[in-house]
Amino acid sequence: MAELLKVSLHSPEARDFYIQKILSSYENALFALQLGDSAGPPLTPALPAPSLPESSSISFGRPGSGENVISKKRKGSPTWEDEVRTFNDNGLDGNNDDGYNWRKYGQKDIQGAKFPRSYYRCSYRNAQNCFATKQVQRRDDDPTKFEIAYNGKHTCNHSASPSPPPSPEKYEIMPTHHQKLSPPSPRETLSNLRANLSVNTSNLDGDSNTAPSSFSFPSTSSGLMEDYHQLQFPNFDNELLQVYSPSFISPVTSESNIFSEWGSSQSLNFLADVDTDFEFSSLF
DNA sequence: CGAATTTGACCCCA
DNA sequence: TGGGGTCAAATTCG
Repeated sequence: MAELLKVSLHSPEARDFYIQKILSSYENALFALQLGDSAGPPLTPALPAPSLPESSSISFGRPGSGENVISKKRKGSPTWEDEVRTFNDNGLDGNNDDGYNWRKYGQKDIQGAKFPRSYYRCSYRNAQNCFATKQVQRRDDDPTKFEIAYNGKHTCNHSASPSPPPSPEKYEIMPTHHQKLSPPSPRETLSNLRANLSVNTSNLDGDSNTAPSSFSFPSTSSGLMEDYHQLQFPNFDNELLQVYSPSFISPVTSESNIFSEWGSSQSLNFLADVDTDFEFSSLF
């Protein structure tokens, strides 16, 4: 659709048509994500690491999650908590930091997964016999998200950044009145876009002419997402697409993490290694 | 130069 | 036997 949109920019009707198609496909994707989250076995709602910015429960294929086909468990290995969560990396929100210091001790390519799984243990494992570990893996279907599995409880008292848990409001459904927010002036927005927007296609796999498979959006510092977006595509001769679509930021996404970007984080190095995904940023 | 990460080897078990 | 988790030497980082 993006490709079609590209060749139809001259025609306002066709342009609007394809924009609507793109937006509706996003809505469908978001809806599917929500269905996926609510389906499946009930996972423990209690979250031991409350400072994580997000909390949709998704299975890792860990034993006990009961939803993944590939489920192998070593006999003597510790039991992974059922609670496995997806969370995005929100650069403005301070990244993947969950309040503990982790030290990476391994990385493995996992069969059937596009991205490797990273293994972390508590930095104070030796100093304080803290045997908490976690696994971090990028999702195949939404590379802007991570799935994190925690194992063991922290016995150390060196929790790194005692960042308070995020306010729930931040991740709630956007009230409709936000749709009434007046958009920024076109000139201002344009200059901001030129200054800040970036699209990295340098490491795209395969056909770089195909439409991007994923976008990431940073959230605003205020945590509010306005429904006014200006998207600049890299090969559109800098022609600016103004998309005003309340439905685009559908309330379906209580996971505002859909709109995220890679940020500085514990896993940034890992991310940089596998930075083959289309990256798209936008101001709000 | 110590700490953290990378990465291939190793181990265990289904 | 091979996948996944861990180890540890080599390398990089700060």
